[in-house]
Amino acid sequence: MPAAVRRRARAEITGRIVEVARRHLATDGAAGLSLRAVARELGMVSSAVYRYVASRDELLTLLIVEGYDALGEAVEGAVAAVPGEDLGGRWLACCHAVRDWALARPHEYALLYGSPVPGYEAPQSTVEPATRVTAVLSRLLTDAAARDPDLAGRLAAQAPAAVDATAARAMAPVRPFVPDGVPDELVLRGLTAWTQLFGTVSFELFGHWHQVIDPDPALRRRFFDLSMRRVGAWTGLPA
Amino acid sequence: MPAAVRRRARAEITGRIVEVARRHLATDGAAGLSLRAVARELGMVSSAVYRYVASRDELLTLLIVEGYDALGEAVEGAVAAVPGEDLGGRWLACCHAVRDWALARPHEYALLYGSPVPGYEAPQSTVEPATRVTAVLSRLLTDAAARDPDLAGRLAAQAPAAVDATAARAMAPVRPFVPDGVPDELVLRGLTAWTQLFGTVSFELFGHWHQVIDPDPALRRRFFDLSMRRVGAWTGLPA
DNA sequence: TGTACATCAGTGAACGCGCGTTCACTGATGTAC
DNA sequence: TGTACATCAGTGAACGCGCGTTCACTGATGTAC
Repeated sequence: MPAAVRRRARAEITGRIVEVARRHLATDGAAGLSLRAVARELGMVSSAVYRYVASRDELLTLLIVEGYDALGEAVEGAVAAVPGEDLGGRWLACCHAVRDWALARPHEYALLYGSPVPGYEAPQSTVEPATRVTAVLSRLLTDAAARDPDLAGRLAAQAPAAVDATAARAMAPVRPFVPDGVPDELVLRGLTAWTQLFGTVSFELFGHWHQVIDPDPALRRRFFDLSMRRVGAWTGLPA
Repeated sequence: MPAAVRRRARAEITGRIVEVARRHLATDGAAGLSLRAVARELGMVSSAVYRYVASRDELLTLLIVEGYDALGEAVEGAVAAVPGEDLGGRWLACCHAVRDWALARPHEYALLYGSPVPGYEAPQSTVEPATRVTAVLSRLLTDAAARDPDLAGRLAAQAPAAVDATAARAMAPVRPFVPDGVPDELVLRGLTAWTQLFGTVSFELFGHWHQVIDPDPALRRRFFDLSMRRVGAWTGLPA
């Protein structure tokens, strides 16, 4: 079936386009991504790219999807390498996987978690890959709740303000992604941990540790590690 | 002295340029900011702008400085309106001031705390205004430490991992900005609170609450408020 | 108070560049009978 | 197995656009004597 050959060639060239675009993203950022420049590097005439990609925005979408998938894969792999019962270890593995990936591909990270690209509206197809990382966190919360049924109660007792009905309503959209066995208190802590993780990585990548944290890579890593250990403990993931 | 008149006229037109640029930023983002478009809107020919601003990058710098100053002012004002002894209240006022400002000027917030602008290197002049917000936080920590000399000890006792010498070394650059009376433990918690605050605001602004937190403004605010209350308590700021 | 000179804001044209997207086309590769 | 037709990748030219920055210039406004 020679049609399959064509399909494969098509997929391969599309892949090459995305790969070159990814490299350009790494040097010029999303705003500087240009179909013409990608075409040039591939030795094609610029209009030829339109056989594979409908528009610049669609190329951006492909990059975003690829980015979420790559990050998701990195995180899943790192977490899977830790014994399932070591919840704190799984959390830390997740954190470092996110950070390592972000440091290795800063512009791609910025595309996913930085400022929205002006004029670009993320289509539906980017939503599902984005949930891959959060699914890892959801599993952690689920396991923590299952292992210690009283965990949420103890955490809530320590907290100064309870998760009331209004707050629960605010978190309603995310509930379908978390099993019923996970109480609201844990969902809130999970969301806090999630924002803390990405907030810390973003601060480091976007230059806000300037005159705050020593630029030495080992020290940066150490600070990050300590922060995330504390967030993990606060979230109820036993170290 | 007519030279002063000229100086004033100069300052006024420079101000108008920055103001128009700020508005353009609000619709097109930093990458779309164009000297020519600004000139057009002011009824000048594009080259005339160069009498006031040396380059596009310098205009960006002016915008960044203006942004940090405006945010700093908003935060300082909000915090000053709360009685000094109400540490938790001051923290919450600070948080809401940051969020309200960011919601009102999303592109400016993105310029300050989002992805770095590719090819743009922030000059020294942007560093000092950026510290204005953090100074507020530093004062909060200082007051908390002064009021309760044992606070850091108690917090450290709860924590699973202490701030050891390595971690302290990582935080060394920020130490000059915080009085000696504030122990490392509190500095770490302050940094955590800081990243949590901006991480949460960024997630909301950059679209990561999609399918997570209800889009209703009142519910969003409620969730933010609850999160920040908990962060404040965790940081040792009495509610 | 008047005059010669210096400073400065703003003009208009130009340089050289890159971009996204469309369109009619060529020629190779597949498909149906 | 051979032929007529359809599909598809890639070409090259063009449209229409905007950008940052430079430069020689005009004319008004200030300054020094």
